[in-house]
Amino acid sequence: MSNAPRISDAEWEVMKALWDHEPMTAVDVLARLSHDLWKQKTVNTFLVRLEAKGVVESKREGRANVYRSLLSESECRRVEGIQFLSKVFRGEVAPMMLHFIENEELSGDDIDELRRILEEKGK
Amino acid sequence: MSNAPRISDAEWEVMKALWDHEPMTAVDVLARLSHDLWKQKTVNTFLVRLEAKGVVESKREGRANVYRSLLSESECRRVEGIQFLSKVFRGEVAPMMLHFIENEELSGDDIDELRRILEEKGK
DNA sequence: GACAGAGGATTACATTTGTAGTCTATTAGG
DNA sequence: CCTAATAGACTACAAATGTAATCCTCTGTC
Repeated sequence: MSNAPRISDAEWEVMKALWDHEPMTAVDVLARLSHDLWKQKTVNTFLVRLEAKGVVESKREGRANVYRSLLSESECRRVEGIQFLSKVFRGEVAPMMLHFIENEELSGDDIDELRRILEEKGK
Repeated sequence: MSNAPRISDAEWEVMKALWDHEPMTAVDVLARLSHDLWKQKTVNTFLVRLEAKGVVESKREGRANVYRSLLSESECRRVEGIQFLSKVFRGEVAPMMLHFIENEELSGDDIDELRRILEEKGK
């Protein structure tokens, strides 16, 4: 595994829909996206591009192409996370974590869970 | 304050250099970037674009333009962080935090500090 | 005062991204 | 069997991005 393909913002939306219910046809993917924001042809274009990038593959089934992902959501999250960390926080994890703790809403339960996990890690 | 301009990957590199030593000329900005990866003219282009986007402003001083940021690094981090969170983690903060705790290197000190902060928050 | 060099302004150009439309072939229905 | 709808393939096209080169205008030097 060498080259992580670039997945654009709009492509991520399509991928999230696909990851939720693989495998799916292009029509099914649209069904899981906002009809106000997406047209069928647009979804189709992105699926074709994602296949060209090696992020998904398609298999002909009857008269429709059925798509499935080749990269998992967590794999893509890992890649995207590393890029974000390096671009926005100069690769410094702790400041980034602090930033999110300070700026985003965490429920009491969230906080408890994170503390537990950190405690484990800290051992 | 309404519209947060989009700052591209390469533009972020320029901005990080600028934030570190404001105000600066284009030549100074290049001096703080890798000469292997950046040409003067390229840096210049990005500064012009960043000014058009309202991220920086320039003042003529002698024969050079001196640039300074109009948006702080933390403001930009906030915007970028929200976008990343929504795009990659569907807006769910806790799973994102867990992801980074699991996938990135945190020193013992980092862990201790995060635990302290979370404890404060949890009160 | 003419010329060379420095820096900014303007222009260039391929690729990626967002957002579809059109063309074509296949398929279900009458 | 012929026809209309449909799904995929191919084409379109503007804006953003990465990466500069060229042109133009001062300004200091001989």
